[in-house]
This record gives sequence, structure tokens and C-alpha cells, in this order.
Amino acid sequence: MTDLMGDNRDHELPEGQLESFLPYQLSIASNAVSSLIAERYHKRFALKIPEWRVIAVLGDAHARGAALTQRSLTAATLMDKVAVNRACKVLEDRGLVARAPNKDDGRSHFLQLTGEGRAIHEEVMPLALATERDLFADFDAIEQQQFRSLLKRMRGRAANLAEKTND
Amino acid sequence: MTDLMGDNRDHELPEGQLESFLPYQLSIASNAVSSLIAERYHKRFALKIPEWRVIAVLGDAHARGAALTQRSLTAATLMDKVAVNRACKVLEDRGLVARAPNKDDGRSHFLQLTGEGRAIHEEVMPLALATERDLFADFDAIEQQQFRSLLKRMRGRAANLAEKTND
DNA sequence: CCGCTATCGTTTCATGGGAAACCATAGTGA
DNA sequence: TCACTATGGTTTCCCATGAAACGATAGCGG
Repeated sequence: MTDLMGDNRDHELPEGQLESFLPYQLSIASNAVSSLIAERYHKRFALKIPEWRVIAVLGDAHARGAALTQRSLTAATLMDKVAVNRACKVLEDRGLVARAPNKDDGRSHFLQLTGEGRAIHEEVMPLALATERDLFADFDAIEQQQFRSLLKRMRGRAANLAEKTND
Repeated sequence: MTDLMGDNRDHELPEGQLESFLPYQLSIASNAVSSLIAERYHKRFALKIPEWRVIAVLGDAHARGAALTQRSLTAATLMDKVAVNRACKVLEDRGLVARAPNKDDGRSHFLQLTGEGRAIHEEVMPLALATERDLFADFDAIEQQQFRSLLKRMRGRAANLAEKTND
């Protein structure tokens, strides 16, 4: 029973409950994926994930002819308003987004991609999609759809439980 | 009530690509779950997730009559060695973990739960499992298994891609 | 018009967590 | 035995992140 003291070769894989605990599995999977993404974007475009998200949303908005405030970016990306603000500032300094005055509300501006910003967007999205394809390489179509669906349900479930617990 | 005057095209829900981008879905799902867990543990036991993980692994080790070094905890939890060290220090200060000298290696110690630590472990694990059940409440057995399996494959895939990219 | 409150955006502050530096001990080869 | 390197653990430093405080403007009710 206490053989470990004598033979203290602590081999890996404790095979404990932690390994099979879902939030743990979810967390490490998410971390692994996020790290991969962050590394690729940083390496090729010097963009962090929050900045990339803003570009993705603004690019999409531009395609629909819309301009967004930071507020709507916050809603669209599910990021903190501070994170959005910082990302926008960085992108503005790099000349990838421009602010236009909002005549209806002096507190905010409308943000949109500049020409250069759109060029980056055009380059960045294929990399995103390629990475997604890489990740899904050994998933068939049904598994992909299931995975997305399960993630969405899990997220809704967690949010639901949180708001109940939260007093 | 904050319905911003019709002209304002502010409420467009992100019909965009971001919503359907897998790493995004994974990230927000993971965040939602982690937040829920963190809140519950913090509220009831004043434990943070790293500390909880260490307790889980040490409790499991104890059940097998094993004592672990920080090194093996690092391997078992996939956390940074600094994170492990900090968690251990906190748990030691709270009297939940004790260090025993490692006669074979003067640099490290064997860590194990104290009586009080085991008591916490006994309380904490049911909460973990209950939370997991809550999260899986509307998943049937097959979906649960699929979800775990898909997460594991995705994680392996990401790790694999990362090590290739990284030079 | 005048307060009062709510909201957008920005700045400031505190905290968490990782990278790298550091110390002590172990292992190795001459 | 004596260097030299490797490793477990600890400390230090830095950056990312979110909460709270803040300033400015908007909206609302007198």
C-alpha cells in the first residue's frame, strides 16, 4: 500500500477524477485551441485575439454596410467593454479602424475598418477558416455539427445555472 | 427601455462569422462553465480553481495511498509549476495540506491532505459532481460520452498542430 | 430650463497567471 | 573528488484582464 514511499518513482497520469471532470476537459481543450489561434495570429499579423475578434465583427458589419459603436461590439463579441476599448485603440493606432462621429449621441463614435483594415480582414479570415479546418480535420460533418450544438447547449446551461446561483 | 431610437442600427445581433467560429464557441462555453465553477467553489469553500484541482488530485492520490510532489502535481493538473506552488502554499497555510520530507530528493517534499484537507475533499467532490450533473442535465448518456470524446480529440489535434507550428 | 439618473467610453487600480531568473540539490563524467 | 549540467521548487517581474471610479453626454420628469 505504501509502496510509493519506497519506490517513489512518481509516474504520470494519476488517472484520477480530475481527468474525467468535464469542466477540466473543457478548460484544457479550450486553452489548447486558444493558444494555437493566439500563436498563429500573433505570428503573422501581430494581432491578439480581442483585436482579431473586433476585426472579424467590423468586417462582417462592413459587408452589410453597417457601422458599429463600441457598445455593439461589446455585445457582439461578448468581451468586456474595457477589452473592446483597448482593442479598438490599438487598431486605431495601427490605422486599421477609423472613428466617425455619431451625430445622434455625442458619447460614442461609429467604428469601421479602413482600407488597410479591410485588407487585413481579407487576409485574416482565410487563416481563421484554415485553422478551423485543421482543427476539424478528423471530424466528419455530423460530428462537427454535434460539437457546435453541444457547446452551445452547454454554454446556455452554464449561463442559466449561474444566474440562478448568483444573488 | 433603453431602446435606442429606431434610426440607430445598433441591435443587429452578430449574424457574423464570429458566432460560428469554433474557437470562439469553445472559448465562451469554457468561460461560462469555468465562471460557474469558480463562483460556486469560491462561495462555499473560498477555494480557487487551481487550489481545488490540487485537492482533487491529492484526494485521489490519498485514496490510492500515494503522496505526490509538486512536480507530479504539475503533470497531473496540467497547470504551470508556479500555479501549483502557489496553490500548495495557500493550502498549506490553511492547514489542508502537509509536507513530508522526501528522503530521496532533498529538493522536493511529498504533499498530502491533512485530516481537515480530506474533510474538505469529501465535501468538495460532491459539489463538483453535482455541478457536472447540472451541466449535463439535458444531455443523454451518449451525448455526454460524445462530448467528452470530441473535446479530447480536439485538444489532441490542437496540441499536435501547435507543436508543428512552433519553431 | 433644471436637476436627477442612466449610459457610453475612458482611466485607474487590483488581481491572476505565466516567463524568466534564481537557489538548492541531484546526477554525471572526467 | 571535482566541476559541470540538469532539475525541483521559489521568487521576481511583467502583462493581460476585469472591477470600480470617473467624466461626459443623453434622457426623463418636473
